Amino acid sequence: MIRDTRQRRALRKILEEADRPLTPPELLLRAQSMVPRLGIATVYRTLKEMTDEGAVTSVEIPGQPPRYERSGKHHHHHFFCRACGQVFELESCLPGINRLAPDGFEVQA
Amino acid sequence: MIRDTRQRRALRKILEEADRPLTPPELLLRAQSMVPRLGIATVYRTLKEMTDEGAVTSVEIPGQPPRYERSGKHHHHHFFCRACGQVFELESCLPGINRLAPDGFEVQA
DNA sequence: ATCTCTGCAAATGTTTTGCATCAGC
DNA sequence: GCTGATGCAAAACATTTGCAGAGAT
Repeated sequence: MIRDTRQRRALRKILEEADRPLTPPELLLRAQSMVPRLGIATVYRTLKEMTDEGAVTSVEIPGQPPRYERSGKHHHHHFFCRACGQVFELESCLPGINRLAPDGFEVQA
Repeated sequence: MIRDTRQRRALRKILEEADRPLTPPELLLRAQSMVPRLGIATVYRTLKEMTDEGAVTSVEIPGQPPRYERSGKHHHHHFFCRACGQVFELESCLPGINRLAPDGFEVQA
């Protein structure tokens, strides 16, 4: 039987409100403002649970640690900025792929 | 100045003859039949070198450790079998993607 | 002889696990 | 009160790095 705990509520809320996929340490940092004694192990355990039950999807980028976002968002793609090391969501789709990146960024093969 | 050593020759040969991308531990195992005292650190160092100079390409599959194959092979795709956990090369291309997998396998989304 | 490469062991970083305690139900 | 969930520390992995000695040129 799955229990509704403060730590799960916090993680769920953060994923709900995030505008980009987050790494486990990023999740931890944000969640600790709500649950100070939260540990990284709980983050990993909870992400695994949520992924298994389909509530969360992992975003895998070659050479990058896995990031997580809630499932069932509108259709979108991801964009990894090599300069700042973060992943962003993109609204536009494949056609014109060279012009997908926001102003000031350049698409690398 | 880059030196031609037994360990590099061994790794190059294995990558040359491999019919699928290999993980660093797989590379190590095979190379040790030629150079028994070979260590994993040398495998990682050499793979990094070869990747940097473009001789080797890494094949990244979500949730899987990176695998390596020599660059410049004919155009191909990869196929990850969840049952045996290995990656294989595919000759055929995108059209008819559902029928890409070898007999006895089923394509998962 | 020089200077790079290697093996080994230790360091790092990430994810998982064991276990006593805590807290939903 | 039961039992699942948590925090902490240790373990398990994967990859990197420091260093002294081995080997290529």
